[in-house]
Amino acid sequence: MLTDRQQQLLDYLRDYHSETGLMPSTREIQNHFGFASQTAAVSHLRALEKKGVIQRVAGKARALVFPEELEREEIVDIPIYGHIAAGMAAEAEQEQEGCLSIDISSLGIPRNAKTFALRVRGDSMIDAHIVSGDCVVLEFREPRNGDIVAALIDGETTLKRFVIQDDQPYLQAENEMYPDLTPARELIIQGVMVALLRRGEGKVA
Amino acid sequence: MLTDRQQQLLDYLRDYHSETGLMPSTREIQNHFGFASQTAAVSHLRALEKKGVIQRVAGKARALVFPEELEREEIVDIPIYGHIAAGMAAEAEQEQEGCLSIDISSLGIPRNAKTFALRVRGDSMIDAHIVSGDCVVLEFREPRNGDIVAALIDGETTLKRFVIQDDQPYLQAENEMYPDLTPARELIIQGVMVALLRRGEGKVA
DNA sequence: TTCCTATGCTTACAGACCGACAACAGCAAT
DNA sequence: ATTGCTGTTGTCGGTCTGTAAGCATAGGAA
Repeated sequence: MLTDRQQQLLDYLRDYHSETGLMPSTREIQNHFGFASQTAAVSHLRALEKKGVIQRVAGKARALVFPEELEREEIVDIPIYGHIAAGMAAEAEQEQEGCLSIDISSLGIPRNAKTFALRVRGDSMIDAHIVSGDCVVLEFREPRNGDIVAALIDGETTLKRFVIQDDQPYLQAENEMYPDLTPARELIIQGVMVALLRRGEGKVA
Repeated sequence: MLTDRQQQLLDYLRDYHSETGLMPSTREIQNHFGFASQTAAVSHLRALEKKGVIQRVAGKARALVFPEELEREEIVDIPIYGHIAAGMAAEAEQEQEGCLSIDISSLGIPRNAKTFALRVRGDSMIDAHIVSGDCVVLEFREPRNGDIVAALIDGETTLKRFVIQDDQPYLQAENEMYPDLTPARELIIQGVMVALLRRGEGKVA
């Protein structure tokens, strides 16, 4: 669909944009390709626009947009803390393992929700179909009865179902092999599960 | 952290950017807020930059960037077809239910991989911990033994494990209640599972 | 063959767009 | 009393897009 030269132009636009966050001006394109005029750059941009891979806004500087980016929903960046979220409650930012960026409508949360993610270790939630290695997205809010929550117990975070019975909250593992946990003193809930991301696929056992 | 006025500025930048894909010039900011000069806009931008919520590039037009966007990994847009992917094999784009946008490193796939997503219906893969309602991301490529695949059978797409035994491929459900499927004629594999997204959380049964 | 269109360039110029700076000022909080 | 916030007037000079006019090559259609 695109000619070689046009592909080179497009690659340059993408590189420039991902490095600087901006789009190049026609003269910057000119210099990069060694054109003697910016008109050459303009005509290429026109060609790219006609083929639909970029959009231009007349009269405005650096006014190039990739159509995908325009149509895209708003993206949120969710920090991934390790398995251990201890200290989280103290609002101290601890080591981030990385970041998960995803559009809000796929996640189904409001844009202003405070969220973070944890990587699951162990099989205590296996009956809720959450397996070791899964990445769980949690929202920082009050838990409701039956929510799956990340709770801080003995300095370590675990994922359990939050159940209230007779006005008494306790934590329930979704695995027959694990006992229920009734809080000794107080129960610190770090977040409520709102989504799960599994990367790869459970390979054959 | 931000003053009211600065928040208004920032909101305007976000709105403008999400609508047009561009950033406003200082004079556009001026007009929007009714300033008598663009210097007012500039000084606000400087304040926002000092507080770290935007970055500016000196001397370039419309050269404002949100830091989150710069740090963000590359995002891919994955079309979500319905439960039924029939016709997919024919390369005909059928109704899209929506789009899943996520960064490539969280997904763990190469940027040029051809991917699509399907919403899972039924419980035939329950033992692989894939439940009804899950959104499965698939890559269009040749399956390997043990991969979980979307396959076209009788005009409907199902998710099964792809197994080769004695040079004979067949499809295996991950649920004791379902039988294995040996292809009557040929087996059309539409994609290989590379990730899974579960929205919400399996509420208490 | 001939016409026509798409590609890929050049030179030259107009004119608006745009960021930067200098200098100043009222107001609030520390 | 100084700093930060929120503005004003005015100007300078480079940036940036747009347009006009032209040239060469290649491929498809008439």
